[in-house]
Amino acid sequence: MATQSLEDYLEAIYNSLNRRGHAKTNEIASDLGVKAPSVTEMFDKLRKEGFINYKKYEGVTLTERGREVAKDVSEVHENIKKFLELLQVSPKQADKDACKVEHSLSEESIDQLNKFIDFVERCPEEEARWLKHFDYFSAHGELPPAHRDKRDEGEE
Amino acid sequence: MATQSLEDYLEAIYNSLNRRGHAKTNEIASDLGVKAPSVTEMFDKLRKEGFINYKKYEGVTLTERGREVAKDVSEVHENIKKFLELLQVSPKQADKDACKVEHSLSEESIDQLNKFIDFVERCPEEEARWLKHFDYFSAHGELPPAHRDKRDEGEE
DNA sequence: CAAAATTATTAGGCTCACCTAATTATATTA
DNA sequence: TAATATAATTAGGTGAGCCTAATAATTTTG
Repeated sequence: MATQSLEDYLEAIYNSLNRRGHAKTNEIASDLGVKAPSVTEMFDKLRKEGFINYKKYEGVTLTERGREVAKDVSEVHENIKKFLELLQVSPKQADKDACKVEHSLSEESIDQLNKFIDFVERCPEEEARWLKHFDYFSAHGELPPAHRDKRDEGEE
Repeated sequence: MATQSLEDYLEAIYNSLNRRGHAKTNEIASDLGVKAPSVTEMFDKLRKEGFINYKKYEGVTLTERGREVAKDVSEVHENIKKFLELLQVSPKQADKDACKVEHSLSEESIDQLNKFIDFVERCPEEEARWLKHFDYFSAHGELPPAHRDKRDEGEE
């Protein structure tokens, strides 16, 4: 398995390829907040492990294997971000936190989180009501009046 | 701020003190899955930074500062664990994942997660219904029949 | 196309958290 | 209390991922 750091590089390469059409040393360095020599070193590791196509002084592309890992990590990232945003975390902070958390979750937790996001997205009305209650709670520190009444038709 | 690893040690010490009444080198080593010399080294660091009281060949205790950090980390851990368990992740795995995730969240996300858990725990009936829908969805891969009908009194 | 500018790589070092093996201190028991 | 067992520490080393400074390749421009 790719280490946490290698996963970060794969994800950055994946995003760079999508956004810019290429992934060069300096771009990745800047995206990840590290210096160019670190990137060169990691490119070499990623190549050795079969995740990227890398020839010195040329840009990199993902192998099939690399793309799979990157896509997985990226999906996990997106779902963690969505979840944090449901919790009213700002998009910017949610994105940052997702970067770190994405490497820490087990398959089991990832699966359940995926299901959870899927669930939320597939039952908009019901979910929106419940989440609105949470938003109210988050903002006011107490349950919304309608909720406290156990009635749920007049809270809008 | 304490590094991720130092936080792990503080948390382990905190738990050991609570569970066993003391925190010795070998106990912490075994709890954290590392060898004794690593613990000695970290104890020294934690002492230098004012988190623990440590004299060679004696057990350790937490300073006020250390206890605060440990308690915070521990609370975050508990809330992440609770959240994962809401998502039907097994308690064991939820605990493991919480260990890793607990160091990755920003203050903002921690605050919101705390609110979320508080919210869930404070509105049992309403929440239970929604979570039951998720449990059904998680188990069957589709929304429960009552939910699909947009009626919510006959789904039990 | 040569000089300059840019981009990438190599060389050599650093820190962190870990390890094993050897040593020293403490605790137990004959 | 001396011998032994246990527990903790020191000494010395490793690998991962980062750094700066120096060098080499590529690209751009006069």
